[in-house]
Amino acid sequence: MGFTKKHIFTDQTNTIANYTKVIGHPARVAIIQHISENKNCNCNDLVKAIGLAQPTISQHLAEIRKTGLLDQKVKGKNLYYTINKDQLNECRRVVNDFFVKTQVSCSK
Amino acid sequence: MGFTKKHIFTDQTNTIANYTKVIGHPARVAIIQHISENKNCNCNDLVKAIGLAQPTISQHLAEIRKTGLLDQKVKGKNLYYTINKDQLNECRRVVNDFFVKTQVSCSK
DNA sequence: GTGTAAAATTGTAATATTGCAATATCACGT
DNA sequence: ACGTGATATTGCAATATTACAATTTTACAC
Repeated sequence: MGFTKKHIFTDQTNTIANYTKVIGHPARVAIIQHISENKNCNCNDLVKAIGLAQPTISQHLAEIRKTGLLDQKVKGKNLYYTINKDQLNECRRVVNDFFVKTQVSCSK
Repeated sequence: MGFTKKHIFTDQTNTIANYTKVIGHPARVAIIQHISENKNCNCNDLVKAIGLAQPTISQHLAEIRKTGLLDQKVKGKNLYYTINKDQLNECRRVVNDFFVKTQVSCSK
């Protein structure tokens, strides 16, 4: 097959998997960290800092954007990225909930 | 290409990505939750509960096992899975650290 | 030994992901 | 308008992932 059978899982389960999947690649972890540590960080900065080609970084940025974790601000020909703190918090909440529920139920 | 260039990232970054990648598939989320909620849960139970074929469940179990999140106990021809609480806690710590650091640094 | 049940492994097809070169787009400065 | 710099998009090759049928392995019961 090759594709994930998302329809057999609950929305909650798919939501957890969607969030963690985005963080499930080192390039995306590094991108999120670099953006959070550097105000006024654009695509070119990420290319230099991380060491992947520009189209590759751009592609990973698109993946992260899909989950709402990124805001962007246009300034001339530059595009500056920042982390959407609300969405990051929501993401953290969802993932943490998964851990808490799992820990609680396996300690009964 | 198709493969991830892990060597250009730090161990810390790869560790975060490795843990989140395992949780980045709904079947594995469901498997972890089902095992934690049901003592004495074997492969067959998971097949029935989740609705994927036995080899597929077995494959996902192997992925989860790789990260040390599973313990197994043989009883006759049955193989019962439980969550390794220490490793689950370590996983939670690593992922939570990522969120905390990101939140702190993007609030400066 | 024979039969049976549970789970892993093997093999395979379909799809997804990763990464990059080439190109396109867009906004600015001149 | 023209060149330039920044980023997105397209197209493509290589690899990884997902899923399952068929088979094998293992351990029990008889």
